[in-house]
Amino acid sequence: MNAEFEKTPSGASAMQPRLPQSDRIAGALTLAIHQRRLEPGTKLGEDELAEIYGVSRTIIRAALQSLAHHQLVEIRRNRGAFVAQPSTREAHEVFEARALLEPFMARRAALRITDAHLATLERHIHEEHAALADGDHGKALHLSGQFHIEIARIADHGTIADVITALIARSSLIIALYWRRESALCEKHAHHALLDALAKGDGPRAEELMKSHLVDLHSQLDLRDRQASTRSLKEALAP
Amino acid sequence: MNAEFEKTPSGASAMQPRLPQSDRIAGALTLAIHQRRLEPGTKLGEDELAEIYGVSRTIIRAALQSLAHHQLVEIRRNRGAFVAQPSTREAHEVFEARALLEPFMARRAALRITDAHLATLERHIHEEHAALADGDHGKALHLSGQFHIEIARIADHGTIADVITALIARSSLIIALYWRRESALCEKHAHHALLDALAKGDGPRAEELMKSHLVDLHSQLDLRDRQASTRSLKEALAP
DNA sequence: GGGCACAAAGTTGTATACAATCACCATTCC
DNA sequence: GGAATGGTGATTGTATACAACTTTGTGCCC
Repeated sequence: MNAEFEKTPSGASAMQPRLPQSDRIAGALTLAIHQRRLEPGTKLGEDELAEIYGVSRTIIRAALQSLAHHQLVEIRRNRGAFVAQPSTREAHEVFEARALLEPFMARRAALRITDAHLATLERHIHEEHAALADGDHGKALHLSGQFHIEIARIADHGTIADVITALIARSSLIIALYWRRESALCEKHAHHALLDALAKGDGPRAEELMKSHLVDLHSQLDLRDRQASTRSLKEALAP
Repeated sequence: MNAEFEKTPSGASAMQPRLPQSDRIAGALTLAIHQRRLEPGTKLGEDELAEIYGVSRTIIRAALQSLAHHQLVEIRRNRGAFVAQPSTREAHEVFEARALLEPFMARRAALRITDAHLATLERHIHEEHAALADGDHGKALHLSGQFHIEIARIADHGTIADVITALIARSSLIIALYWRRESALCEKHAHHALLDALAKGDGPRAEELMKSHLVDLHSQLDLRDRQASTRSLKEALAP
């Protein structure tokens, strides 16, 4: 994984040290996809994006390639880039992968966490609650992902953290697609409980909590089979 | 140096599915890095590569970005691309990540393997032995990685397979860097034993064998601390 | 002799122009 | 009338030109 967008270094928000524009645009597109302002299947034309962001196609292509690498967009040769439509199968796979990695990282994080880390996590939870209170589900979803990513960073294992970051980016799209509206507020308790275990340095408990949290998330998706390829047709032909 | 192959759309051999040239070049560079024909730290100038492969810098940039994504090269802004120098810490991390994922996949593979898959794996082992017999350690190393990747593919879990593929690409570089020459022939038995368990559909055994195989590999690396950043200096200044 | 400043060369970052490919649509033939 | 075919427009793939930055070499001043 290359330079990550959305990095939140402690402070230093004023100085913009000339980060590549392609990363900035990739971040903006990622956010738009997570918030479903760009729906799966949407064509992302290069000229169109170039005009929107006021850069040349060169930059846009780099950004799209980066998103394709994270599997948030699909690039078809000579056809262009489209917002990915994760299948139910992919959804299962992503959460299985997370279930293998994140509990391990939660345990590690519990052994290395500092007060500064704890404060950051609390801030994340707070912002997430605020977003939910505002009814901004897209933002809350994004922040929820950031919470998990932050734990991975605390675990101080860059390699797995990078993998998890990519998986969570896909997860956010998957959740936006397959979340069933009925159940909503489960995460509050899960994240709070996790934070508590981490604060106490209880590695095994953090590991167990993370595992069950992910199983919960996974099970609360509506992943009944409905062919992704025919879905657009069904919708289009609905009377 | 000019391009060796002219573009021949009407190929004499089987129709080549017109894979992007950047991918072809990325593959060639990957192989060269794995075989240590390109040593860690080597500067990969865009113009230089463009001339070598007979394409423009545009293609080269795409290929380098792809390699950077796999962390086989490091791109420093306005400086250029360099063959990655995995630290001992990264080496530990990569093998820890593999140890979390590959045993799971070996177990899955045992439940899904077909005769065709078995034949492919046997072929891989055979080629690996042949390469070792020829003394071509670089090729053997690459094929050894392919064996693991093949198991991941058999497990039929694309998401984790992709992660493992990337980890193995890094592993090959790491092994090329840190392998201690004394121990050499361990893999023969490990891969054979794995193949045996897979052939018998013994998932738990395959899982256990994969786990111990990775632990073996990890432990046989010479990962004593020697700062990567100062290593070249130390070597250069050695009396 | 050492250190700093400036200039020149070379490399990467970005924009743009041209070529190749694909999708759509009208026309034509069966 | 339906299907196949060729034209046309638009979009992507690739190459090249220009701009910005980094590095390096040289000369001047202390």
